[in-house]
Amino acid sequence: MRRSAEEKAETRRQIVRTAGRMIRDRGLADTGVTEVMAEAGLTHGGFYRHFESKDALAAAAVESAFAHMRARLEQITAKAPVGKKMAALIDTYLTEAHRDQPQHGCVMASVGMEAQRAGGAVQAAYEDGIARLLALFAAQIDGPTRQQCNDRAQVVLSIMVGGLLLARALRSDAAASKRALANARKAALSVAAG
Amino acid sequence: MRRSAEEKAETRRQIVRTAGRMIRDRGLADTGVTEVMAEAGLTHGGFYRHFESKDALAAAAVESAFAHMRARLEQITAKAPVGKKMAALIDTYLTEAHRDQPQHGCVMASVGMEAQRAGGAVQAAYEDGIARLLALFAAQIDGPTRQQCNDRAQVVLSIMVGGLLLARALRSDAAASKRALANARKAALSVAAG
DNA sequence: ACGAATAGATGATAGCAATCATCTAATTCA
DNA sequence: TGAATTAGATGATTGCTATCATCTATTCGT
Repeated sequence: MRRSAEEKAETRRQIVRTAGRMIRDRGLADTGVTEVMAEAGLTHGGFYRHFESKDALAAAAVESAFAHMRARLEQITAKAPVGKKMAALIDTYLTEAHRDQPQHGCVMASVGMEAQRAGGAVQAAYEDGIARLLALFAAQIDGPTRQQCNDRAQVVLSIMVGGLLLARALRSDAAASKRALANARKAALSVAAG
Repeated sequence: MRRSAEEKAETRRQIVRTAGRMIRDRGLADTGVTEVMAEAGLTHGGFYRHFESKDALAAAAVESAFAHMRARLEQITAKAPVGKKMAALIDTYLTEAHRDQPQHGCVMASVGMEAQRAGGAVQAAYEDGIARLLALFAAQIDGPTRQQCNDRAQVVLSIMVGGLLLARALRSDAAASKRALANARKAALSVAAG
């Protein structure tokens, strides 16, 4: 059943979106092509009309997930009052919702090392996504020098990712997990403020 | 070829150690039973004389890797002068060596989310390992209240893990990667000092 | 020393995942 | 309108992995 070019593009986007969700939820290795297609409402057969390999899909999914996140974060900063933009980013990232729904969250926190190990296009998309994320952060941080801003952005991102990972690991102790988020928020804010 | 009880235990330890290394290097899903056994100098056949499943091995490997790390860190604190113990821990963790050799490093930074998703015994071993790590850190941190120490330990661990992950992601930009480590060291130290 | 027990090897099985050949129905364009 | 094109479905195929049955050589208990 042939579809128009527009429909095909939409189908492809749908596959990528679905893959992005599943990969963040279950990991790269445990997400099969067949399952992604099924979840996207298709069968596995047409897959290779859209992607040349599972790896190509994974790379597209990582890229798309990062792009999605950037778009959301940029919206947040746009809405936040001057001087509280970085705080808004931090408070958006370090939430219970983000902790509990990795499938809609940060790629670095859900498949960081897996993406790294994958090599090739997946690793490239991952590293590019992080570089852009750092740039986005640095643009919202005040500091005497550009280097200073970059350094602080690195630390803020480290605290965010580490804090989220820790909060996820401590989920069986609800109180400790909540504190991990709150502590990370506070620490990140303090670093961002200088 | 039957072996003595002591030999069997040693073989088991060897398998666990090997699995720990491979899992941190290649991830949980991409580490096969056959490969682990081969790397340990055995064939895949005898595996189920030692472990009831791949999962059981993975859990033992995670547990052992954490135990190993704790032992190393405790040695470090024992050697470091009073007042610089936490600094010694931080400086040991956030090194280029640790960044470049995940197979001998922190489980949380190499297979964090994978261990989490694995569920069952693997997840349990992972969460237990982190709880003990936090306790070890908290014991080296001064603070007005116990809660304060725990909170700071959480933040320090978050910065460590996040910083290491970031340094690994930035490895294609050697300077940026080095700065990620240095920035994280500084931030962690500042938090630990209060 | 001898028989029961067993560590580890060999080889088989079953299931799953990626990839691809082929088919079909619908669409685009001449 | 009709022929060429192609999105997506069906159905292999190939290769890998976890798991297990069986075999054998050794060692421990008696």
